[in-house]
Amino acid sequence: MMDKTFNPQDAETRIYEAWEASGAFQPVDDDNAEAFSIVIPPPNVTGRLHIGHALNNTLQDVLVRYKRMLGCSVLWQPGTDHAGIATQMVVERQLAEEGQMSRRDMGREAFIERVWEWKAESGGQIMTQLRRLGASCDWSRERFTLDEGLSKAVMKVFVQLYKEGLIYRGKRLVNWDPKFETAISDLEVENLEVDGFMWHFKYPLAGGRTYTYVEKDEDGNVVLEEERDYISIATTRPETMLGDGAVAVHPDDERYAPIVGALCEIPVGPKEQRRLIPIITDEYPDMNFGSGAVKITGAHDFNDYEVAKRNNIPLYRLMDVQAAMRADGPSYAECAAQAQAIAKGADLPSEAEVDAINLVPEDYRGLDRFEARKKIVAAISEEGLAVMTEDEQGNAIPLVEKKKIQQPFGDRSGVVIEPMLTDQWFADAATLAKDAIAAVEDGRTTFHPKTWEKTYFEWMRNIQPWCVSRQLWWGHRIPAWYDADGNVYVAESEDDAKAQAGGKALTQDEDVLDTWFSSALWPFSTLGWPDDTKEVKRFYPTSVLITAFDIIFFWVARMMMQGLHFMDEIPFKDVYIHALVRDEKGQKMSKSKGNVIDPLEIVEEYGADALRFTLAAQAGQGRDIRMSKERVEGYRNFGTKLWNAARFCEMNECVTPADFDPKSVTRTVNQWILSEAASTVKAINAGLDGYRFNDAAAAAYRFVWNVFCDWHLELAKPLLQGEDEAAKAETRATTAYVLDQALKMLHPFMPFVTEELWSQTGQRDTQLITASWPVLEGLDNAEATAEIGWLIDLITDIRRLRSELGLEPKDRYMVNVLGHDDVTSSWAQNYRAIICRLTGTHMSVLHPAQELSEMAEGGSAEFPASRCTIFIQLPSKELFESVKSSLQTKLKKLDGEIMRLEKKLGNEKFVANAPAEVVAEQREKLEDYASQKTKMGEALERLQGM
RNA sequence: GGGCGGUUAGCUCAGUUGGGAGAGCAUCUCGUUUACACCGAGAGGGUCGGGGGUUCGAGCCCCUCACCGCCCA
Repeated sequence: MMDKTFNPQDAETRIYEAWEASGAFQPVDDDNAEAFSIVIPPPNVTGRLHIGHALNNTLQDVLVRYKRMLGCSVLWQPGTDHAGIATQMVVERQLAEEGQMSRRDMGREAFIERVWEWKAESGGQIMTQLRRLGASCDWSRERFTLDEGLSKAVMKVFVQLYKEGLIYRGKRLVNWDPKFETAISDLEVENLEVDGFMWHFKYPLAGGRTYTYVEKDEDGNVVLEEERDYISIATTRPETMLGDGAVAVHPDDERYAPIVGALCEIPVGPKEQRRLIPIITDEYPDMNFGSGAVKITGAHDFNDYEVAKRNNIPLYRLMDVQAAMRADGPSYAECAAQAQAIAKGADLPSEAEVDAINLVPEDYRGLDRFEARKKIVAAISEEGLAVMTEDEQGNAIPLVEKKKIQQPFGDRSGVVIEPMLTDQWFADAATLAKDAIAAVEDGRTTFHPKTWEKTYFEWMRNIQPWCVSRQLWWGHRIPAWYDADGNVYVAESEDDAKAQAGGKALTQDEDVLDTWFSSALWPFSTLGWPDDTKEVKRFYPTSVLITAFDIIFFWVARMMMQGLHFMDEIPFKDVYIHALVRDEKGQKMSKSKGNVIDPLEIVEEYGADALRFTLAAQAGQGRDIRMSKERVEGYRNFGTKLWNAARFCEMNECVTPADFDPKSVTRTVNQWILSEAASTVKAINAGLDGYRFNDAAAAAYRFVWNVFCDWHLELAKPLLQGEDEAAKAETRATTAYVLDQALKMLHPFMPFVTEELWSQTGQRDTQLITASWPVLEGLDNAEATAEIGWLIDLITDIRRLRSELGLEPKDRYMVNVLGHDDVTSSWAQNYRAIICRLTGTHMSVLHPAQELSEMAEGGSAEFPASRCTIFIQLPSKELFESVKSSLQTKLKKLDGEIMRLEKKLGNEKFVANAPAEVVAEQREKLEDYASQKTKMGEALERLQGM
């Protein structure tokens, strides 16, 4: 005898190992089988399984198992990426904790060796954790972005793009992370609104020049007119004033028109060397914001950078790699003089020469940027060059607005990102994006839900050059070498580079590539490219990429660009974008909020199947999923329900004979459940084919619980326990057969419990994981569906009446059913026993000839139902009153419906315009209601007479 | 500021060419009849955010307002 419940803790590991050992996770080697492939969006090698991974991988596994059972040759390609910053951070932290030398002290080679040791020991734990979920990846093909083969792909791609002019090196403004001392991508920057200040400073005009400053309101009335010898500038970052190259005003701004072209003085630094900068016009300043005039610091602000480029304004870098104020180079006096010459019209020197100019005065050199800010604000205020306002007491104070400001933070370091002018390698993303955009436009790749294509297009059409270099050690070192003169040689190997350089001594570029550079190649590099492998031929393009929307830019976009460029074909046909998992209150889960639900804890407590089913059932195509334990518990219960259904089958010796043909079944109940199973398979197929995981899960759930368990098993009991051996045999066979189909249908969602039941409920040729997906053709049976549907309605009606009338459950009451026609009369007759059993009543079947009034006189109340009338013998006279009120309530409801339908059908326009079948449907309904009303009325009348 | 999405039962959410408002959980009542109390039977509960429009007919299409969320500046 089977246990009462499934014990996931005991079974899951055993089952998983059996699957893996059997080779079920590997694609079948059959050229006739359709290929189906998914590459896992590679998690960080430092990653731990969180609930988002659980959802992502559950959905992949559902599809993979479904396709495998359909007979496809399925490859689910697993692996991890090397996560440059994250991994380096983990290992550096570990070194610090162990009190060992720092990364820099131990040197590049030793450090990298150390990272590999870390990886061998504790990297890629998420791959083990995925096994707990039941993920059926082909582990024999696990890849890592720094593997030899994948690295070869990276080198090839870099060199080729360089040769094509799609990768270049240059000095550009990039997001600089001062903690990790590397450039990071736009996508790794999180813009947060924080409390900040807006300071207002006076930039005095050169030579004591003055002008009339006039401010007007919207109607053109003058509200302020005064002589000024300065221009007022608002800034949230005073420390960058040192690097100002100009002040810009809008060309339409009349307030400043008189001084455009003039020079003004930056009010910081030693008095003797105050720098003068020009007042220029540019479309960028917003006339209605602040004073309307903005300082231009091209080397430390992205907007300013653009303005500076347009207007040939020099870019003065003020900070070092740790975002401290520069302490290098010649004296401030010397540098300021150089800058002054440029402002006064000297030719703009080369980039490198400008970069060598350090405009940080000695007083501020080496200070942290925020320290420098404080000192600079204090100095300006002291000098009287702050714009003043009055406090509540009327005292003059510097104008400092408290303001919410957008500040960029590194998503890993958490420190404020500094726009920084540095030498970096860039990929020409705009060019690469063209094909990637076209491929989605013409439908070679389709997003599901389609609406995400808008997001994809939006980003791709405004894409910026992709900074691919990182100032890290852990990663693919950029295959570029320099000779003593700074000439660059890009080649796949040092030998090639040397050959190019004519044997000159070379040093390799210190930087590594962005991790995403290698991830972008994942859909083909994992298959063996650039080698011409059979996997590339068979499994590229992959079938679908499953990921969350926040990753569209990271993976989808980049894989599309590289896939199209190097394979000349899309990397995946479909992109399914799933929701984000939030907590039960809809909050994003985060460690700091303490609302993180650990999927492994859920697995521990409820089993992997429950977690998987919960995620799949909630994977509607919305934006997020709210996760709660109650929900998981509910689906755990569902697994138990299935378990007990199987246990019931076992107890009743249900097995499917080898020669069982479901089409030959003759008993209506059996025909009916086969028909229901067939329509359920259709619904699940439709759901999974359309990435409607929740629809598929709901169909399976409803079938197993509300159809098979609630009705089929109950209706089958008399047959299974009865004397009719032929009926018993057929029912046993059918029930076992249907249970098998249910196990198959549920297997993609709940692989463990279904596999366990599969092995416990019969002699099997194969594991369930490799069994064939149900094909239930020719089993639809409308007659059986109508008949059992009628029976179910009747039983439900009688149960409701018993409950409404408050009849004692332990007492058995006499119930009679009068069929309104020969068909229902015989149904009532045939199902007499089961109706009694499921309603807890005694029952006889009336013949139409019998007088209704006789029944009434016999103490029975009458209730019209579907195609029949139910009589219930009441134990007391008082109950007739509640029968009356029950009938009256129903009559009222009916009247309402009838009125609504009559009005509708009385509307000529409706009859004229609506499709004929809709009109006919409404007519039928009206007739049905009307006849019900008549019967109710008659029943009531008879009751009144008593 | 630009873009996207949401607002349906107490809660979480489905609702795919416009034609009977649904599920799970929660609540209430009843019940231990040998598959299952991680269960069974029954019930209550919604002006589908507000307003306007198109239509014979709108949760669904259009306009508008409000509120909430996300992404990008």
